[in-house]
Amino acid sequence: MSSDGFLLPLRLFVGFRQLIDGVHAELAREGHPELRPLHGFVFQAIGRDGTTAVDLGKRLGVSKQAAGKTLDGLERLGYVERSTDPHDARRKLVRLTDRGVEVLTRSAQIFDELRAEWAARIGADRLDELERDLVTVTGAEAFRLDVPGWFGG
Amino acid sequence: MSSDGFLLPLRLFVGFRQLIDGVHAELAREGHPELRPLHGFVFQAIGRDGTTAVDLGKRLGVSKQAAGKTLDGLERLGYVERSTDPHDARRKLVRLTDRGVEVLTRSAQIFDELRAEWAARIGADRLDELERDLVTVTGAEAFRLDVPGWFGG
DNA sequence: TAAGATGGTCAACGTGGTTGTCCAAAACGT
DNA sequence: ACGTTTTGGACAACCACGTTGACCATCTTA
Repeated sequence: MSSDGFLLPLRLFVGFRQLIDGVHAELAREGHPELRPLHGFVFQAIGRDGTTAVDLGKRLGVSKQAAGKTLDGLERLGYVERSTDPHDARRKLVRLTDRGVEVLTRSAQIFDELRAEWAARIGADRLDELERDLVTVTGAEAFRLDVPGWFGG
Repeated sequence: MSSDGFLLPLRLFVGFRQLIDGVHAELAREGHPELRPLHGFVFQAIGRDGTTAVDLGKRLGVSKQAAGKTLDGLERLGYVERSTDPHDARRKLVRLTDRGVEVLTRSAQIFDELRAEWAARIGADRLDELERDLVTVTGAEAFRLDVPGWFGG
């Protein structure tokens, strides 16, 4: 029956990867070749309001240390900046720089474009259905950022 | 306008991850707690006929060294064994052990079961459609094993 | 005020991937 | 046949990311 059970996860992943690669190929073309798939999710988790390393770790399902390290990299690349919280000397607020916000904005646009391409290929209604079915099946589950460690380590 | 473009990749990934986690949770219960998501794909790439490190690397889209390292780990865990090729003293044939074949077999069964659960939830026809649409959109693309490096590194 | 919780950083370690280098064995070409 | 590639494997160095454990400064709370 139906099809081989191996196919489903494979196809889901290939779809995921193509979208992510599509966005990063375009971002690279627009002057952000250093960004990795990982970073896009970090940007989104930081959001326009900013966060702290601990909070970021919680949102992404990794340790505060791991979140801190990723932030270090992003800071070095100029996408993020840290400042001390005037109300709490322990906290360091993390904010996207203008460059960071730009990436966030462009990513959203490019994802929308890619989605539109998919819609053009299989039909907008089918794509909506696909997405809806996926939500039905997977439920409300948060995205975990520990992909490298999860998959391999 | 339909939905947020961010949702699509997220949902695809969550679906992928749930299936993979489902399989590995069950495998862990059945005596294979050391296996990582990565390994499942390696098992499948090795197949019942076996391969070599170089060939495995090609199939999975990683360097022969990376493939070799992964094989080292699997060998240490007793899922794989190497033997010299009688016709070519350079080659080392890699084969699944009985334990390895067992995992491969069970994985396929569990994937089928999980797929059946999905079918029960959204309908078998919808799931078939979903899979078909995914194939239409993503085309015939091979799975790359370099997920850790791809995502994060 | 003393005790506890919280935010951040450093260090050590493990896994995975990459490139570069080397060697032995097979394949090839003249 | 013999010298020259090519090929399979292994080793080393290096980078990215994840984890846990420890430590300190600061805020909270009893």
